Amino acid sequence: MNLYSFILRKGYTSLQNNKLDLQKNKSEKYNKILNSAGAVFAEYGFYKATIAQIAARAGVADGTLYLYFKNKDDILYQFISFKTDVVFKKMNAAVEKGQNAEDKLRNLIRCHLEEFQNDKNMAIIFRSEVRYLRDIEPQIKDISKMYLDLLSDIIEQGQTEGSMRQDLFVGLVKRFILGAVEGVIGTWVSADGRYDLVSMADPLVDLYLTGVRGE
Amino acid sequence: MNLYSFILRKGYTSLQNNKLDLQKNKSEKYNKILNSAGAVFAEYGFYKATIAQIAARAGVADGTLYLYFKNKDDILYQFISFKTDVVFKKMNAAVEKGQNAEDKLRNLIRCHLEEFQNDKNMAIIFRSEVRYLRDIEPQIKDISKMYLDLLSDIIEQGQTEGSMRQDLFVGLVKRFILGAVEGVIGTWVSADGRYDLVSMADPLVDLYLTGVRGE
DNA sequence: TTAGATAATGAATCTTTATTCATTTATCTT
DNA sequence: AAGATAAATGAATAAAGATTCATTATCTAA
Repeated sequence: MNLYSFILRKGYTSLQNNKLDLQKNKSEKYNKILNSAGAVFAEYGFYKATIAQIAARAGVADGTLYLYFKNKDDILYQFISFKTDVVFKKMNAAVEKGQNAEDKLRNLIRCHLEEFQNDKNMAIIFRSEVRYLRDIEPQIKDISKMYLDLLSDIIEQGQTEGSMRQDLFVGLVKRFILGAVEGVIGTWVSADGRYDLVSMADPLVDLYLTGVRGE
Repeated sequence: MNLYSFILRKGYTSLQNNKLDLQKNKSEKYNKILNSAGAVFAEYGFYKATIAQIAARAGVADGTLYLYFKNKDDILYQFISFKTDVVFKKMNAAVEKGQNAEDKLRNLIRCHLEEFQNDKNMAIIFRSEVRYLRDIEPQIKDISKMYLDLLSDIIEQGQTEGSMRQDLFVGLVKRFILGAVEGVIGTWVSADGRYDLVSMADPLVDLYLTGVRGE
């Protein structure tokens, strides 16, 4: 055993993370494993997925996974962390492009649907495995939480502008909005992604804004 | 080995189910196990929950579970089937009590929130384990599906009455409504059920009906 | 070109748990 | 109350699969 693998194997987390961070840029093997894991987790669920499946799909040996990840949990953790970062950056950018609250909301929802449509594995895993992830890694950057914060800002801006009602219970409204998008995404996933998810964005925002009631 | 346990053990499904149906009335042991399973599944998730934990909590031996259930999967299946039946009956009754579409929608949402508030374990399990359940038992009576059908009827009635817009995309609206309730329930669960969920019903329905936009 | 370092392999190990079933205990029947 | 019948027990089994690590392959720099 050499020093490097010693560091990798024993719990020297910070060193290990440094190493892995470097590898995120360098090693396409890291990425290959992560993608394979995404596919396998999405298809079988985290628990039914096996290391052997992930390794086979990535075209590496079982043991190789342990050079890049601490353990099975860590693979899920890295996957979700990475996706969360990417998606959340895009969502922020989308919101910033909007002028008023309605624009911002529309951009956010569209971006959300786009990103999930473009990465069905991620959509499935976010839907199904977040609970487990929070169990193993409570301080995970939680995309729902960040999302809800974005929504708070938008709603408050809307109220200031006068484009949204003053009597809204913001805490409820934001969950209402997030819940509805997630529901729509969940349905799309169940339908195996067979229709265009992004085209739901405008009708959905329309529902948020004006509701179901006739004029 | 006697005939009874022979029947129970080998895959004579229909006989077994008959037996179990009888026992649902007779045996409080069956119910005790099911409740314990609910608590343990809710706390640890289906996979991390062990037979030993469930048995201990029910105050019986591990082997006893196999007199009442085919296997671990079957426990989850029975739990969800039973709860689905109960809840869905109540939801139907609630809807029928309403006169017009708005009343019906309000009753449905209130009933939904009440039932889940009164049974947090069920709320957690429905949220987290339905995917797995569909994997193992695809023909499960799916509460979401039934719920969505209820909503379809309500929305169509609303359109007929003129209390709901004609231009609604019903397929979207119903997922929108269900998604939003589920989101609100999920938040309540995450907050460990510390506030009153049912009081969300009216504000929520108000959002469905009139949306977020100012007048 | 090759010695030393790094990376990858995959068979063997180790742990965890669901499930079984021989045995014991409780319940019923006459 | 004895003899069945049914129910319950929990230690032993067996399978699955995550993780390890001795071995092999690949790379790098002089």
